[in-house]
Amino acid sequence: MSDHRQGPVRSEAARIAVLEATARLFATRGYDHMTMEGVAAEAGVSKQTIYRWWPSKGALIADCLLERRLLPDQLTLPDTGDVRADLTSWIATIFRVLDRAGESLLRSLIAAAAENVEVGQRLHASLGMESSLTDRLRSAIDAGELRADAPLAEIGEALVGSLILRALSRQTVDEAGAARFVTAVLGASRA
Amino acid sequence: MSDHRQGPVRSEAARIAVLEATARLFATRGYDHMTMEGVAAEAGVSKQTIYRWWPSKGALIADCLLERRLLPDQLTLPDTGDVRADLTSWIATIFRVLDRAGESLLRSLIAAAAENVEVGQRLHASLGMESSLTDRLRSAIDAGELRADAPLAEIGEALVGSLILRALSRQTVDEAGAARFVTAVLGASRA
Amino acid sequence: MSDHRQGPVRSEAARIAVLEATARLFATRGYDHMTMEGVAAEAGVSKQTIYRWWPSKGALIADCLLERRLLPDQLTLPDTGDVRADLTSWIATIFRVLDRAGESLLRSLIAAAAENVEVGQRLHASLGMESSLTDRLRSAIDAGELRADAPLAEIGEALVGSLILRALSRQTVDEAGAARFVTAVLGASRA
Amino acid sequence: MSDHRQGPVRSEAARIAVLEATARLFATRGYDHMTMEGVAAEAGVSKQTIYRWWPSKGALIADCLLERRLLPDQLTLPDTGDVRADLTSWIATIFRVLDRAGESLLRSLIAAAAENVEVGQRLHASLGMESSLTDRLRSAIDAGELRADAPLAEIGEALVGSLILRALSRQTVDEAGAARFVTAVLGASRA
DNA sequence: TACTAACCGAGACGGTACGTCGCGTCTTCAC
DNA sequence: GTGAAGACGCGACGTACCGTCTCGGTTAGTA
Repeated sequence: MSDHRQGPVRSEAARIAVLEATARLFATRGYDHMTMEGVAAEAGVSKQTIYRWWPSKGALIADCLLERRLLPDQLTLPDTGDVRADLTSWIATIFRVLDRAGESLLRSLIAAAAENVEVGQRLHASLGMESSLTDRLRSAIDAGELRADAPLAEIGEALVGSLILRALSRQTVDEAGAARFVTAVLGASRA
Repeated sequence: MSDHRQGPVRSEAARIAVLEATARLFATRGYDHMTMEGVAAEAGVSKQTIYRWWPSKGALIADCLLERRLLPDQLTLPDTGDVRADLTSWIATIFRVLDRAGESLLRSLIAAAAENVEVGQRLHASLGMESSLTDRLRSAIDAGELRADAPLAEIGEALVGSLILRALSRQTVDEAGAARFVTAVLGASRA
Repeated sequence: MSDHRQGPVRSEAARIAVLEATARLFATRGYDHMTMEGVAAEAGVSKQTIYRWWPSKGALIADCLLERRLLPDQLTLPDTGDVRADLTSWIATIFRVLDRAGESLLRSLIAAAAENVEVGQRLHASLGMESSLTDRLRSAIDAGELRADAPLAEIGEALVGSLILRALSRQTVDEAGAARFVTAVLGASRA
Repeated sequence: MSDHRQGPVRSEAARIAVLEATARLFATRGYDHMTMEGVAAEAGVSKQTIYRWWPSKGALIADCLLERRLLPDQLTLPDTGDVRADLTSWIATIFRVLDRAGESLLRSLIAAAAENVEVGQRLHASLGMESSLTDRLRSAIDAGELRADAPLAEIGEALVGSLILRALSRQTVDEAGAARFVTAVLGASRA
């Protein structure tokens, strides 16, 4: 009748400790100076326990991303009724929060995404590409701010892509720069 | 009496061998499975010779980028008089050439850029952000295809950024997709 | 009222399975490539069941030795009435049976004995040092083959010791070699 | 003309440090609680440097044995003109020096020999089986203490074998015991 | 009949050590 | 003064077993 496994169950405490240690070390050291041994030590867990549940460093990051442990809550896209202002402040906030000078969290995420499929996809989702960003744009259409036939997906990718490109070439984006992006990309779609 | 250095000068043969080996291994193994020891062996050169002239793996890649050893010639932006067609085919070509299934050259470049300043900046330039792309857009203004006040830099970043975002999330871009990007981003600037 | 334990008793099936698995793995892999986890798996038993009843790998081996599961029956010392012939053929048989080229059972036993007290003592007994060998020598005295004051214990140790030394230095002992040992050691005690 | 390799030469300092650390740890911890990492740390050397020159723990021990770093000098077989006394005191000394109660150096050597060919052979040699012991016996023949046809090799193996057997079964050998061995084994060969 | 302790399998856990890889520095010899 | 060769100290990798532990299920005895 029952198909439950027998034996001890996965330790939730260990799982949490690992994810927290990962988030902490990722934020402080960056993707490629974060080591599995470091995570194990920081989490007070044996290396084997990590490898038992996560096949690689990338999977660990992806999991943190999935559980919203890497990106602060401030990064949620606001909805004040003014798309342009909302997108502008969102972009500026992302940069302010994630892209410190030397070791940038955003750049670390990009590095992780570049070498791990799962992270790539989770990052895509986490930046709102799969819901919140297009949702926001759609609500702008409903509000009559954008034309009904505006290419939402492309607009979203253009905005987030610009962001990532800037992070890669070590250029910051301030409020004014963000506004320029938004204007350039949204221009054609104004109602 | 003389202030000339004495002894042999830098071996051009070694320099070429290293850059070629780097390009070869970068293309086959990707950025982070490419090792300095591997390059030395492949180039038939000692490790010391590499470290004497390049401070890091990133610098090696950046140098290859500078000497146009990593990106094939096909990637130059065409100028047929039709901006939209030119940009579309350029984007599609980049994807066709750089983004093979498993080990993508584009993704490797992104990884390298993410962890090395120099590569980040060289990549930015190599993708045309510093001249050919904006040049092409400017010539489109001259030809009356785009409005005189079109935000060239932002348009360029949006296009290239979209590309990179797609590479990171493992989605391909075909001719049609490229066209959608171009339309979305250029829309506002049509003359 | 009662001081009987309650609950099920020790599973004889598990006990047998463990000892058989131990003997099998000890013979095939040798002492130090035999693992507790391997024994548990081979026996279809949980690790805990092993550790519940045996404190260590050594104890497991010692127990196998005690139950005569490691050494084949052929190794019993014959008694044909001719001590020299009996001892000679016994030694030769031990070597023929226990000391195959690469992974020698005899050498594995020595390794086990070297790092575990109990095994050391069980091995000592199993090789006849505590009864059958001295018994045989004593019966040779009774038969008038040896002098009444022959130092039985020393003779036994000399014979078995020679054997072990040969096993350690990877030299085989054939019938002729065995005969030489017996002659050398028994020589002084001929009646 | 020259067939010399070029490049740096093996560091003698590292070699010595490793052998000394090995001898030290072998003596204090015993064969199987001596770890490669421990040796590396104790020697102030990287693990890789050990593995570059020695394939295994056994090889390390064998090398120490070869360089006479494990067995103290006191163990050389004396030659006072009285074979029986010499052998007796030699055996007693070996036991006094090598076979402390808990962790016996002799037993560790046996364990090492049991699982490593090279150690087995080096140990055989180090205990004098290949020269000093048979030399001593031969000189006893010359001195007329033993019969000319005494089986030297067998006598040697019987003595050393008895020793090893005693070490394995955790029985000590004092002066009197040693004397009994010598008498038993040499008895037949008295001139 | 129900309770309850001791058994059993499975296997997760914190550890220690393994043997390997690549780093960036260094030393040696040849040109 | 370069360059090839490659040894060195170092740090991390991913794996193998250790011995302990926690599970759910099963099996005797009481009570």
